[in-house]
Amino acid sequence: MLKIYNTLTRQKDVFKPIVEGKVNMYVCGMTVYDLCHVGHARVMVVFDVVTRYLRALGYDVTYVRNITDIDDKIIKRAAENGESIQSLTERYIDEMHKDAEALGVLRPDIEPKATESMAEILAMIETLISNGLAYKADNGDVYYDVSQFESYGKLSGRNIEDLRAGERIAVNEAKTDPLDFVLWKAAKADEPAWESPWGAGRPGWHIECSAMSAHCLGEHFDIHGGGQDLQFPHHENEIAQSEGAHGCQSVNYWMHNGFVRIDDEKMSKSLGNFFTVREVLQQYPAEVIRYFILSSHYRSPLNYADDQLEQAKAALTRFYTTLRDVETTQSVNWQDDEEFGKRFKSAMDDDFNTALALSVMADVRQALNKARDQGQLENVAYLAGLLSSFGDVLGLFQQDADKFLTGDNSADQQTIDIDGLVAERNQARADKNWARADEIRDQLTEMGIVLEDAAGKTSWRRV
RNA sequence: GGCUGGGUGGCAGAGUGGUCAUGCAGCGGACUGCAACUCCGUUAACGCCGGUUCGAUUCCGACCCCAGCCUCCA
Repeated sequence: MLKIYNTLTRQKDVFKPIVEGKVNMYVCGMTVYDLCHVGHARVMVVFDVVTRYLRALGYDVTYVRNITDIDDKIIKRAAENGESIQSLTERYIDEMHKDAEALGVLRPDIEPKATESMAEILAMIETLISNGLAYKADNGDVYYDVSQFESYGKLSGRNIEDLRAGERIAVNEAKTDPLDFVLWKAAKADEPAWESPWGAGRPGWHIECSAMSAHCLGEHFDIHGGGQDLQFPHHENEIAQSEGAHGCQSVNYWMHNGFVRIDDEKMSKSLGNFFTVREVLQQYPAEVIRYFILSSHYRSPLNYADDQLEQAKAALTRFYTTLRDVETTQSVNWQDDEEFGKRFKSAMDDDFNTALALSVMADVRQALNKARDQGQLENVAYLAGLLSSFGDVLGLFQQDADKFLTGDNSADQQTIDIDGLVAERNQARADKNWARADEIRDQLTEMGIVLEDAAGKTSWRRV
């Protein structure tokens, strides 16, 4: 029985889809004006695993992740670069897809863009105005009238009085209430604009998600996800918009993933303390990043540090070392496994506890190695298939073990040299010329190569 | 100030009212020509102070500390 921590209820709720066997999920995606950083990678990986697991359970999942391709930062960046908004956003959408693919993140079923959803956005704003929940201000902007939405604050656990007491609300004369938020921004000179009943302009940030989620998934859907920082105001405002326009509950389960931190501080664009996925990929295989992300629970903070990545790499290397010389051709469905499969399921059913799931997989690995040492070939094949089946749910072990361990450059000159040295060393060992054999091994160690002499066969891997 | 979440062994990170997390590192052993890999064994923890209890790291309360949100942010 799957339980999901629901921000709306502040507890783990048993998951029950609106339509049996069917899950509709919407996740707030990227604003495309720059490369993705590790925080974005976390959202992508976390909800990728959520999708994979729901599908493994047999649900027919429709996964929507939007792309924000028009906003202030995009306009600003395009102007700085002296390029069109479209060329900027297209380029970064492309880069985002490359990062996602490297990280083993499956493409969402639908990736709607704000600029392609104007009709739905305009229609929704009109509905909100006619429902008495929005107004046009003197400056041409259209605002949501927060005081008219009764349950405003229910997601983030605030009330309007608390928010008023806050000191950080910017004053904007056009609004009748500082808490009101913009649905439609009147265009300034030189800004991209779309025609609307209220004049040329562009949508506010929050409205696009309400419009796109309803358009792609309907007015009432199962899961809505995103980073913790979107809880307020973004998701709170989405609820006000969607429920204000449709008059029904919009989302049953709200999921928020924790931040990636550096030195106990949130990694973010505004703090400037971020690493792009691209940078990290220079240093570590993509799967190591994925393992690192999954090694803690998705709601916990995840501290980014070289040491953590090294540990993830070591752990993943151990799995691949085990998988290297065994047959993984046997097809196993982990859900049929009474011992490990059951433990894995209970971990994942408990709000997607991937850290615990990985520990079950470590136990499988150990059982596999033991079976191999004892020559239980059938058991080895079964456990290898089982491990691989778990890997499919988490998106791990998706590549050839040898490629992972040697660095996937079988054709380059260094690899050829290494293979030559290994052969020479094995000849020396056959001749019992230990001095020469050790000399070669030292030489390889210098090159960052570790040798593993298994029964009659020498394998190597890069450190 | 208001609202969230959290403080677990050297590090990371699950979990639990009373025998085991797991990974990395350490220590001892097996294997090995020596190593590596692998296996076996092993050390070590629950912020602080009270309370409930036969028993609390786990439940309750106070306190200290940390992070996040309240402005764009995944």
